[in-house]
Amino acid sequence: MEHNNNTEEPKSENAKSLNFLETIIEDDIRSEKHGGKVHTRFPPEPNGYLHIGHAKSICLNFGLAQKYNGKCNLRFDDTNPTKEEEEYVNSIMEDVRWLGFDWEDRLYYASDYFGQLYEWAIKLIKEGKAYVDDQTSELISEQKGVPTRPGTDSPFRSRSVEENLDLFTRMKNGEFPNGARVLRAKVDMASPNMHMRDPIIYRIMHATHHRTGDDWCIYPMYDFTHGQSDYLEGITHSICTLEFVVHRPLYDWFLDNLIETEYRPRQYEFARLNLNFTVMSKRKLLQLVTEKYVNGWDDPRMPTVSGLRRRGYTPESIRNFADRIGIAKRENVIDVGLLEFSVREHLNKIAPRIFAVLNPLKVIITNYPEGQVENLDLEINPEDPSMGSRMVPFSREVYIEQDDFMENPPKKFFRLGPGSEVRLKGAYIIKCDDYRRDEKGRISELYCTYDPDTKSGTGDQRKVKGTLHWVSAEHAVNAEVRLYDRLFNTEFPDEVDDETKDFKSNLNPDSLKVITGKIEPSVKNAKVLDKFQFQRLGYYCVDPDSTEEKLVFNRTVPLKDSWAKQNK
RNA sequence: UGUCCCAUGGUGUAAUGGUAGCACUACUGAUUUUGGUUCAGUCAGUCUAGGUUCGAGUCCUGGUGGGACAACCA
Repeated sequence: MEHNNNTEEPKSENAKSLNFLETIIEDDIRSEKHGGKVHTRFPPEPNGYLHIGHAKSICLNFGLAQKYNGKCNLRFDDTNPTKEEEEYVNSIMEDVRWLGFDWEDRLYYASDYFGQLYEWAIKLIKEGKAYVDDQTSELISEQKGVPTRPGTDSPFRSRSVEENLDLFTRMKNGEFPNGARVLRAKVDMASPNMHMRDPIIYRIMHATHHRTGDDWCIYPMYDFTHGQSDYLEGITHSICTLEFVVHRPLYDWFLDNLIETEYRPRQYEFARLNLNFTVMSKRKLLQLVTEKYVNGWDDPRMPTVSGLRRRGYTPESIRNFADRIGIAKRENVIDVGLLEFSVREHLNKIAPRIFAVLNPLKVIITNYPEGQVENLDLEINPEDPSMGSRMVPFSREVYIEQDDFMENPPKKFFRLGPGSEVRLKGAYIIKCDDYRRDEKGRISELYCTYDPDTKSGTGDQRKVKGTLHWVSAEHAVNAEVRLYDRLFNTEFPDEVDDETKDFKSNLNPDSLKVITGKIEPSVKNAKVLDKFQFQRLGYYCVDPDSTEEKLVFNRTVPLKDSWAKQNK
């Protein structure tokens, strides 16, 4: 060892800093807590579609398991049959898989534990730690008091064990209507923590459960379910969001009062994701769907996983995004620009380039032989030559973007103007000789000449400052193109929420524009969700609404455009 | 007039008592047959007042500010 006098760890390239959960986990592994094992879980309630905030949690829980050679369960927290549906169960599983995670054979439901939970409730009753309360929810709530004042005891708090057992059994047997009675844990009505003031642990709900059917008419509450479920599954680190911090003492209380073994799952909390220019609460997303402000949960404007998928996001881009935003305990609002950066970054590497003209302006190349067609061999992706090339037909009449011609161009305009030259990407340099207007006075046709000596790929050539994408008019494929913009005009829609206005008052009326574009013919074989870069425009993907006759594209995100920016 | 959580550039996140770093954004410049990409660079930060310490973003105390908790929701 003498020869090595440098004992300091060099800051190695891959020594990424840890977030606070990784620090805790590494300490636990080092101290052999839980036998050095890591077992997490992702526990959605199947009452809606997953959104990007859930994706953060999924990446966290499954990611931690991967990183530390552990396991991660998928568990449906399905203790409220009135809100839950199988449709949601299925969409959640699809989304988790699509994001690239695998729960293997560890698919669980809290409803799997209804029997055990019931036994545990009986145990609490027998030990004098739970009682049946006959009061209305209003009365119970009143007696709970307020956070700054202690609560008062329910008159039923001191019922005998026998009576409690009898009543709880009859609750279970369906002898009472909804709301008639509840089972409460006897904890501490004076606790400064509201959740410890004799929390309700079972309520009567004559409702059909999506999995247990009509087997039960009493259902356990979240607090009485979650920790025990974690325990039953051998979870070591039960990670949830910050609003559950105040629940943690209760989580521990149930385990301490029900479990004899030394092993305990531990709850840790992190800050949920907030994104600007959108809303994230299930309630509000549901409202957008049911009131038809969007076309379903998977509308490409929605921050749902299914919406992002349909918008053209890749699982990898979402995982990278989750990585980049980090994990901490302070409230945060992430700029959607970071999400957009993440998807551009990935699509730049993988998306085939094609030409698409969305606002066509016809260009007639007067010195190009009529009827002649050249099939140009163009690269599919300059970032990845292994993707090969495609054939793009060039002919006498092509379309370019209306934005790419100006009658009176400003100084730094690199595109086409009267008398100026530009390269048609992958083809020739053309010069604009003349132009025509339609009856409304708008420019409708350009007359240009091409320079036959400037064919792309034929050696040294003079340079022109502008390069335009184009599509041969006779070969162009018409497609519907849906241009999406942010759903809300305001950065924090949640903050506009009073009696007169709510978050919907800031919906962006222009969040969807539908146009018809001219696209190069190589696109004909595109399949649903195939992704492309429309060169110089942005990333687009094929929408599931596409048919044999008509392709439909969604704009995922435009390309960065420093020209548009400086002209704003 | 409670309990708990939190406070680092515009945004997000590191620094685990020892040089405040990274990413996004913004802005320069170079390259470019995408005004894209890539590359190089610039601007910009420890809420406040005390205390402990040779040394504090980090530990302690008090303020200030933000957030959570009063569902038979999760």
